[in-house]
Parts: sequence; C-alpha cells; structure tokens
Amino acid sequence: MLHLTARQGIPLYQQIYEQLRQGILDGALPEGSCLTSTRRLAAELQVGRNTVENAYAQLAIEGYVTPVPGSGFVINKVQYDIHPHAPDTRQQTTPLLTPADTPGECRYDFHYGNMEAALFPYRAWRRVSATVFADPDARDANPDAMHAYEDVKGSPALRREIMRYLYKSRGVRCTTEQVVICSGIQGGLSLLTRMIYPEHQRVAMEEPGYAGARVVFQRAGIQICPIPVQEDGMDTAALSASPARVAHIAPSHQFPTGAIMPIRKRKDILLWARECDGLIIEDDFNSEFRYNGKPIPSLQSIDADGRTIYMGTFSKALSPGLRVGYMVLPHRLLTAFDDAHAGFQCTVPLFDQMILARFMADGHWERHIRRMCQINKKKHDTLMQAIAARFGNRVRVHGCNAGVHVLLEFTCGEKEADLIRQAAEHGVKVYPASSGWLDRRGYADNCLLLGYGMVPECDIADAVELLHRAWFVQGGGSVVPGSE
Amino acid sequence: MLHLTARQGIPLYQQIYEQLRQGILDGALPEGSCLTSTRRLAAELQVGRNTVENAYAQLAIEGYVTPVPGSGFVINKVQYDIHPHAPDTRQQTTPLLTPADTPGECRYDFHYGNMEAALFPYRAWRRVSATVFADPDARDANPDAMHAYEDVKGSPALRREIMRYLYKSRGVRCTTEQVVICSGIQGGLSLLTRMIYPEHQRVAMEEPGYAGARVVFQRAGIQICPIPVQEDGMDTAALSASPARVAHIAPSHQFPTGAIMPIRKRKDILLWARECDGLIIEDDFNSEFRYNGKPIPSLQSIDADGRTIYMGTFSKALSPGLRVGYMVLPHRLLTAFDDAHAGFQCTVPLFDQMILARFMADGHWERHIRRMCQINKKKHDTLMQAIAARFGNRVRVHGCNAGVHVLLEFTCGEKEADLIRQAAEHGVKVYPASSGWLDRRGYADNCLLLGYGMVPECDIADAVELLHRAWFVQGGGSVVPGSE
DNA sequence: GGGTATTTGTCCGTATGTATG
DNA sequence: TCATACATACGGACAAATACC
Repeated sequence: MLHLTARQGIPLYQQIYEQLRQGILDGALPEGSCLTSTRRLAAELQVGRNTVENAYAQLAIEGYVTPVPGSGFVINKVQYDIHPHAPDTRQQTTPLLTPADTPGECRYDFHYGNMEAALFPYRAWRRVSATVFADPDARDANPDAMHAYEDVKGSPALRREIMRYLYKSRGVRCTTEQVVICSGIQGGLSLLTRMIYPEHQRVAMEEPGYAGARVVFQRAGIQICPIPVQEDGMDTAALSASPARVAHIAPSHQFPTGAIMPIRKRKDILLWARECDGLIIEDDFNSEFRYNGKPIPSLQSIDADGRTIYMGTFSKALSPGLRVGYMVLPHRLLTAFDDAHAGFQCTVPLFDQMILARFMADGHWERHIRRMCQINKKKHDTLMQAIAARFGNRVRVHGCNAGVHVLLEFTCGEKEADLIRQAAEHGVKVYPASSGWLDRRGYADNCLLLGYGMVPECDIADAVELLHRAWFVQGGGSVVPGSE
Repeated sequence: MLHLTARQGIPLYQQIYEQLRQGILDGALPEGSCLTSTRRLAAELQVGRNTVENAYAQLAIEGYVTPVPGSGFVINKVQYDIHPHAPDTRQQTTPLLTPADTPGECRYDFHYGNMEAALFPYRAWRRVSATVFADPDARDANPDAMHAYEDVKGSPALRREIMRYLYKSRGVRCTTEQVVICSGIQGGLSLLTRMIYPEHQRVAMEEPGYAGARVVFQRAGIQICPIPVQEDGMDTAALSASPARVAHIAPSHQFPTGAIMPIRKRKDILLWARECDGLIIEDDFNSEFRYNGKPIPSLQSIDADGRTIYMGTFSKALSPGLRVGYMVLPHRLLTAFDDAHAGFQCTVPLFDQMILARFMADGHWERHIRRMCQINKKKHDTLMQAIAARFGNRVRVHGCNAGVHVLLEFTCGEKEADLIRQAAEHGVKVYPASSGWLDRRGYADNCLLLGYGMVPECDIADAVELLHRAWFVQGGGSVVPGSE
C-alpha cells in the first residue's frame, strides 16, 4: 500500500513515483505483472487520476514499466537491489502447491497419519462441494446459515450426522447437544482442557502414548501421569495408584503399540472412573480400521455413568488436510462447556462442516470408510507377509490388528537412529517410535513406526525388500541414484 | 454397534435379533430406513451371513422389518417405547441445512459480522474448488501436499499469497516465515497468548472494544487493562500510564466506535512500544472497507522496530463461514512461536488453505474485495442518508467512514434494551453495544450497533423507516404480521 | 438416458455339536 | 452304541433392484 503525506513539500505524484519505483526495485512488485490501473489507484489514494498518470509516466520514461494501451503498465525486468525488509515475491514460477521432498531422494514413505493422495474421494467431494456452493437461488435450503457466525459447537446438521454415524458404527449414544465439532483431536483436547482445568491438574496418559495429545495437556499446564501400557492396553493397577482423576485412553488402537483393550479391561477402567469420580477421554482416532477379531464396544457405549468423553476425527480416514474432528461430551460436562466457551466461535470453517454434513448424509462417508478399510486390509496383509518373509524373527510386530501402522521391535540390538538412517540411505522413510515416550529412559531404543497409509499396496513388497537390504544385508550399500 | 458375547449360552443370531429389536423400539433405528445388509453386518461382526439372516428373518416374522429383495430390510412403524439413553434419530425429514429464524418474525437483520449470502462469489469458489479437487493425475502439481500434516504455520502457498496481498494493500512488509494462518482473529489471538504468557500477564485493550478478543485473553489468564477510546482511537496517555506492555488495537476501524487512528497517534503508539519494550497487536479485522479519507498506513508498515503483530481475516469480506485469518509476526517472536507450537498442528483445514491460495493467485480475492467495497459503500451511503432523514439529531452516528457497521448514539435518553425490543417488535433486529464494555458502568446504555453487511441495499431505507416507527412514532405499534 | 457394475435378499447345500430314541 | 433329528453356524450361486458413469 502506498502512503501519501500531504503538505510536506513533496508533490503527490513524486511520492507515488518514488514508492512504486522502490517496490519494483525491491522485487515486491514482480516483473511481468501490471501496476494497479491509474483509475483504481487514484480512487484508492483519493487523488486525481492525472496525479497517478504523472507518476506512471515518469516510471515509463525511466524504463521501469511499459505502458500497454488497453491493458496496463507492465513491469519490466530490472536489476534488483534487494531491500532487507522487502518481501521477495519474485519466485512466481514456483508451483502453487508446495512440492514434497524431491523424488529420488525418497522412494517410499512409511509416514503414519498421512494417506495416499490418490485414495481421496475426489469425485464425490467435488460434487458435494458444488452442491453446497450452488448459487443461492438454486439451493434447496437456506443459504444464510453458511455465511453466519453460529453455534460454538458447530453446525447442527453435521453434528446430527455424526451422532447417527457413531451410534451405528460405535454404539455411541448421544444427542446432538453433546456433539462438538473441533479442529481434529488436538482441537478437541484443547477445548477439553479449558473445561477440566484447573479442577483437574493431572491427567493419566499411556506410556508410550501419542505425543500430539500430550503437548496439548502440557501446554495447558496439566501434569502428565504416565501409565505403562501392557499388551492389552493401559495398566489399570497403575492407573488406580496414580493421583490423576482424568485418563486419556485410546482403547481401540493404542498409539504407538497398537494394543487393543479387551472388554474386561474396559469395564475396569469405567469402574475406576466411577470410584474416583473421574473422567475418561476415549481417543478413538482411527477406530474405522479393524482387521482381525470381533469389534469391541467403545467405552462410551458401555459407560452407564456418563464419565466418558468420546473423540474421533475425519483426518485419518478421509484426509489429514481436512482438519475436522468431533467430541461427544457426557451430560455432566455440558454446562461446563457452555461456561468455558461463551463468546468463542467454532474454529472449524462452516464451509467444511456443510460439505461434510452432506457428504455423510448422501452416504459417501460410510462408503468411503468401507473402501478404505478394504484397501488398508490388503495393504496390511501384504505388509505383514513381506515382513514375515524378509525379517523373520529379527523383528517383532506390534499392533497388527487395526489402524494403519505397525510398531516394529528389533530383537538383535539394532538402534532406532541407525535403522532410520540406513533406511533413508536406501530411499525409504521410516519413523522413530521414541516420541511416544514421555520418559525416554523407559524406551529400549529398538523400535520403529511403519505407517502404510501412504504407500500403495503394489509398492509395499518392494519397500520391505529395500528395508531388508538396508538393515540386514552386509554391505548392502545405497541403491538410490543421486543420494550416493 | 452391536456387541456379541460368545460362549454364553445365547445363540449369536438371537443376540443380534434382540439388540436390533431394541434399537427399533427405542427409535434409534428410524422407521423407513434400512437395516445394515446381511453381508455387511456379517462382515462387521465377523459371523456367517446366515447367522445374520436368521436374526433378520425373525424380525421380519414378528413384523419389525419387511424384506425388500434387492434393496434391504426396511424398518416398520412400531409403537415406540422410548429408552431414556437412546438417541432419537427419527426426525429424518428435517432439512439438512438448519433453517435460520423463521421469516416473518424478522424482516431485516442488522447483524454486524455476517454478510448477505447472495454476495459470496459462488461461481469463482466453485471453479477454484473444482480445480483443487481435480483428480490427482489431472492435477498440475503435487497432490500429496493436500493430504499431509504440514507446517504449523499453514500452507506456504497461502502464506505467500497473503504476504503479497498485504504488501500491496496495507504496506505490510514481511517474509512468508512471518505469516501464520489461523482460525480467524480469535484463533490468532489464542496462538499469541501461548507465546506472550506468562511473560506478559496484562494486555491493554480498547474500552469499549471487541468482546471476542477480550474473552481469548481472559481465558488465557491474562488481565485486561481497559484503555478509554477517544474520537481518534485509544487514549495514548492512558496507555502509557497502564502497567500493560502489550496492547491490542484496531487502528483502522475500532470496534465498536469505528474510530480511525490518525498517523500521528499511530506513531505515538509505536513510540510507546519501543519505550516500554512492549508489543502491539494490530487487529485489522476489516481494513478492506474504507469509504472516506485517504488511507492511513498500517502500524506494521511504519514500525521500524519490529514490535507489531498484524492480524487480519477473510471472514469479514468473504464469509464468516470460512474461518480463516492470518497473523504477521515480527522477527523477535519467531522463535517464541516455534517453541510454543512445537508438536502442534495448524487448525485450519489444508483444503480451505489450498482453495484460498488459488483463489487469491487467480485474482479473485482482489476482485471480490473491490466489488464488496463498492457495494458496501453504496449501502453505507444509503444508510447514512436514511438515518439523517429519519432520525435527524436524535441520534449521533459514529464510525461511518469504514467497516460494515455504525454505532448509533441516542441523545434523548432512550435505553438500549428498549430500543432493541421495539425494533424487534417491528421485525428489525438491531444489536446491543453493551458487550463492548468491560466495565459496563462506563457505558451510558444509549447505543446500538447497526451492521449493514447482511441487509440488501434496496431494503435499507425500508428498514430505517421501520426503525423510525418503532422508536420515534407515538403509538407506532407492531406492523409485522404474526408477531402481534 | 441407457448400459454396466455393484449390492441386495433369497435359496441352496454343508458342517458341527447336542439331544433323543 | 449307534442312528436320527434338530439347532446353530457357514459359504456359494442366483436374480432383482440399485447406483454409477
């Protein structure tokens, strides 16, 4: 923006000229683009058009810009004299979307959380979007709702859809009043902290557990009580012994171990909550994908006492790019929520809420879930087979009954950092498990996380083969061209 | 979700039958809809298909459901025996989109913040959306970026576009590193509190000011130091006298008074910040709309000392349904931001960021701004004219040079609550100014807020006429049918 | 708008364990 | 002890309805 100071001796046109010239030299006004038209700039600055024309003429004479009749003043190439504070907007040729890591460096990426871009339901999403953003007169329902500040809890339409879905798929029983839309799991936890703090100054968390959840509590000033995780989930005895009266638990697929909590233990947890007048945060972040064994009811669905906060997200099954999650509050927390969030707005754009609501109402969501579950099961089977064939008993695989990642435990003294480095040298990205531990001394430093959401099924065997070479073949040097 | 307990004497098909029957009686399974197909339920429960068929056949025999070949088992109408805990999902006939207040009750709504639904650029948004969600192979750039967890600060592409726009329109100078995408102004302030607290335990705010900003600080445990607002913005003397070293200021259009801070005062504020080693939060929430007078440079653009945090939003000019804002951090806060947000994710869905980035890159944003500015100026002029004609000197109008709302001050002893009630009785919604005051004792209770973003220009004269009748015509009873 | 792929209920045969004669 | 009947559970083949392109 240009700023003109009146009554200071310097003529207006010269001020305009000077600032534009500076902008061109800075590179802030990229070459090839046009100056604002004289009419528009004159209107913006509230000066006469001739004043602007004067300035532009000066710039044209000096070769900074070239007037093109009927088009505008195009900015010419000049030697940049980079101003330290000026934004450098010249790299206009860079693609609009940020490129991921350059290919060749990394051939296969076992990121957990991300997913294959090709699996997103583009067509359905486009169609639903087009409907939601149809011209207002052509729309069936009231369009105002989309352009208004609304309920802190989120769009009622979406909340109703979520309620229905959760009842069908997870047995969660609730009314729309209990459903809150939030920015993913972190957003939900963040809202929660506002409600339980400072009454609750401690929260019990699985150790190892999900670091993304831990930071939210830590940031809110809540103390973490780490509770060991066994093969079947959180150690209930240790939980009872801890001073915390709020527990964050992922019973359907614990992160990172993948432990699934059996029904008996779930009941123990509920009993614990009742006895200490506590709360349970049930983090069901990817309950959608279960491969072996019968489904186990969610904690919320067997909680007769209303002490469970159920949380879920669309990020895992649909896309991490859609940062939308939800939370089902027990009745006892409803007023606390209202109190804590009076005057606040829902952080999730209504646009996305509208699209999602219709996406679900049209049945796309359940269809997509099924499709993804099938695909992930195939991937899962392929991965397990490849691991068994290649790695044999040099690794133990944890958490292979659900979710989209497994935890590899190395039994022959390999170290996490070495494994990651060796894999990277062979063009495969694998991820450390260490971030899961609050106290790293409790970690033997011999585990890795392999998420298979992002790797196409056809590549999995190949990727495992590469890992095999990287880790277990003597002198299995780098095979990736260019990273030698 | 159904839950089956094995080896308990009760046959599987009977457990399924029983639970479904209960669901139908509860009303949790709405009549007219279909049961999950036998195959799918069998797969879900990990039982044979005939087991499910058996259960369904039983339900069919007893009349709860009717099998429709090729379609499914539709649920029949039964006498409900409502279970207290079951969600009642029966009202499936309600429209997907929530209806706003029933028309007839409210004819004109002077809400500030919301906007006319018809003015949203549907066509351009649809087009850009379709491009962003094009099938991945048809896309020009890397689609993975859309489906990944990414930078906490938001999409680099969008940040670059915002940087360019702010430089051109507001003179804000920054690099993309300084730009942070956030969930509207509240989201930005919320991020900020994490960085400045507990070093700063106080923040100076305009009195009256924007309640939506105040609650964020209060919630974070930060104490508000109210600073009186004069005709030309915050009282700098009072600011200097306050113990706060962080000030939240809306210099381009103060809320609710609409005061515009002159350049001299802006420099005073910057001086204050330098002298007390403080920070300025420049809330430019609707800088886009300015009608009279020359543009004044933003605080950020004349801050040589790097003490200004610049904040803006897309909610006002584009739609409140798009909860996206941005924040430009000074260099001195960059590391503090990184420290405070390690492990956190950006709360704004990448989808919207991608769409917005392309929307801006294609020039739609600036085009839209211009269009809206013209429309709002017309509305503004019409409103001012109508107010002058109808209300004369019974009201004083504040903040009529910018933004999309004005503050009406009543000079003849009218009271806020009465005015709102009287207006509502005539079918016009107007809004209290009282929420702007932290200390309501400082408020004479004689003001109203009129936002004209939501009222079509052609309705403004009519609406003001109605207000005139409501407030100033003796016996000007209700004229709205049905609200008598 | 018409052809195709998928999904649906339906019907079929089979295997297993248990009770009955 | 053996044969039979019954209840329970499982998977495949078929035709119709539906969804998708």
